Amino acid sequence: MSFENLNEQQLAAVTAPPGAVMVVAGPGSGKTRVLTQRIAYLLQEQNVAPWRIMAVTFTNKAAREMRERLQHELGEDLRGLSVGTFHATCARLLRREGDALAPQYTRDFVIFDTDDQKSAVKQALEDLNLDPKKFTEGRMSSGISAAKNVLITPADYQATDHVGEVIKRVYARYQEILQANNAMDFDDLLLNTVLLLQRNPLIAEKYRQQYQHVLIDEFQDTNLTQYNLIRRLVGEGGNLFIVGDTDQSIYKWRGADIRNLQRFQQDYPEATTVLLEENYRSTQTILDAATAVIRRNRNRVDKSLRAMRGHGELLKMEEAYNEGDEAYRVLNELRSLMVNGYNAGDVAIMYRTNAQSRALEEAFIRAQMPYKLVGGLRFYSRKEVKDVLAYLRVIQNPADEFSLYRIINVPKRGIGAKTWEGLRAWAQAQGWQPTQGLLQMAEQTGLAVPFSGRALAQLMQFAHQLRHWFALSQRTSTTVADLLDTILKDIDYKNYLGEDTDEGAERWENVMEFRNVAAVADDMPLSDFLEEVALVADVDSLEEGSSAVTMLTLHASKGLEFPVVFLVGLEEGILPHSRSLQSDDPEDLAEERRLFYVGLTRAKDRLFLYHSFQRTNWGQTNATTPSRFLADIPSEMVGGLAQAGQRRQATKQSMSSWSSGWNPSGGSSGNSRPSPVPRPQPNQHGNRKRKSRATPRKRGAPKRVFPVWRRP
DNA sequence: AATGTGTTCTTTTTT
DNA sequence: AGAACACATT
Repeated sequence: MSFENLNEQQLAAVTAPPGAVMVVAGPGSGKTRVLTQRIAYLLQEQNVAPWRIMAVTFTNKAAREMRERLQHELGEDLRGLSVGTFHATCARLLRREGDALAPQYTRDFVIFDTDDQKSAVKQALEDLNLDPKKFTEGRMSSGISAAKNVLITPADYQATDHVGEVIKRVYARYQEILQANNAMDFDDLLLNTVLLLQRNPLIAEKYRQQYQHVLIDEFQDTNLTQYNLIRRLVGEGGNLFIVGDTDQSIYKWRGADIRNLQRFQQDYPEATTVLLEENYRSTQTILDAATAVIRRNRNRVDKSLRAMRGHGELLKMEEAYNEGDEAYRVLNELRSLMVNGYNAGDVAIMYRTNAQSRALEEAFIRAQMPYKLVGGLRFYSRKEVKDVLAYLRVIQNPADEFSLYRIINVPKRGIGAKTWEGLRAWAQAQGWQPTQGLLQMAEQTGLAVPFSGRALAQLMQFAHQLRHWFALSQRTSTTVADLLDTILKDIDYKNYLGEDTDEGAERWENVMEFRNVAAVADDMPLSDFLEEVALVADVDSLEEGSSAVTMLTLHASKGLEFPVVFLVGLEEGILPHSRSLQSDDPEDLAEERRLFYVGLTRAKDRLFLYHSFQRTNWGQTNATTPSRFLADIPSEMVGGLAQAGQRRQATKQSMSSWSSGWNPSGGSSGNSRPSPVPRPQPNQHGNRKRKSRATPRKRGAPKRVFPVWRRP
């Protein structure tokens, strides 16, 4: 591998001497390349063995790409090279050291997703006889998560007020429930890894010895627990290579702590620092606009981003009438871009909240324009997929009561709430978990059980099925897909979904997609498969080179780039989000600005900025104010205004065929900009027309990104 | 136990 | 506006 194509700064980072290295990397400065080349440099020039390197990326996609690139460029055996997200890395370590997890956990533990988490918190509230109205699941969950992010266990939790006291108790009970189910939530993966290393100095020493080089991407978005983990793995004089950009820190709400940077500087005062300021992604115009926006933040170190490309085109800024019109304008702009040689795959539409995708999707479906949606209703959180997944999870981990509860009456077996409670109580009295109880019923013919009649017969049948699946899964020749096929056939799931309805057919399609994912992971043990499924992020499945527009949140856009970017919904209350405006912490508003900055800097060539005059939220239509951030973009970088009138004229014809657009009667002077036009009042009856949607949103729009997991 | 009706909350952002 | 949930009815 040659390092000739690197600029001076990049080369300095890649070939930095051992010890601690901090790379401050502005957007588009080639930080992923630097990270990859650094690993290549270690492997090739420093003769470091692959298994001595651990790299932590922000997404699985980034990890996959990094590994592929290394494989491609080096052609070496990379076995043992650890590349993955914090969560995946921790999960792997925890399983490897499964014995040290006892007695709370076995290495077969499952990962609880957000839905499971919710159920568990509710269970905890119920167990503690707390009023779920007063102490909401959401508040409890975020309190628990916040504690885990700063390495606080229930025992360490210091409550300062009433709510804190309750959170402490719920947290404690919640952990008991998770442990009883042999389950960890996302935060636990990190927390438990730290605890494991803390409690087992020998294991900690083993890994510290093994991983001589640790590299961390997106360091600005690590939390305290993650920093602690890094410290345990790296130690005082170790080799730690971090890459980050404080201007792109957008995960404070998830516990990311910018002070980790100060901690790093304190812990590694001798660290080499490299600044990457040359930008290879965007035009100077885009960069200048972004810089003007981010400069308004206080307490930041200014960077001068130099574009290595020309000035490019001006930004375009437009006001739409409402979200439907906004989507319509995006579509029109998109069409003209495509006429001018752009591919739909070059284009991304970004927004602050997932809910905003809806208006866009409707317009795109109506226009029959393909798109792929990142996030939103996640594939793995669809009912049918969750059902099937729950079957596998029970087989993997019989302790998982939540999954058993989910499937015991799906498809309908006539096992209702009463029978379920009966089973639980009876099993508990025998010292079993419910699944164990069922298996015992299937095995011991004369077992005395408190059921009779229909309930007994149904339970028995289900118990025998379970036993059969367990036996099947024990055989090494059984693949996950085999197991899945057997289960689907045994429960006649296709029939349950209803083949003859559109909805049923679509759901079944999703199940089959899921089966495909399982089939790809052919020789993978069930536990690994379930882990992969639990840890895939929405962006992970984003394929390049497809000919569909990508729709995604600003958060999900981090680390990505597109030739053309549309930013929509740039209004007060959306971006910046109303929550940040209500907050008394000015950092929240600063983070919203950074989020906008991230969005702006995703664009390579063209940038389109939209806001709407009015917007409908929660069924309420309100007038809006353009985002304060828009005013920070110098007007000489914006060229959209002058062309707006002209463009609208061209689009007016097709508007009449667009049934659910805004009613043109509201603004008969369609040639002018919307602003001077007499604006219909929000409550005017003309607006009510929107009630009848031309195309009701079809469940599960067809172009959703499908998270196909691929082996590295 | 399954189905129907009314009420309440939701929307920040995600591994 | 829609989903999720609690409660009531078949």
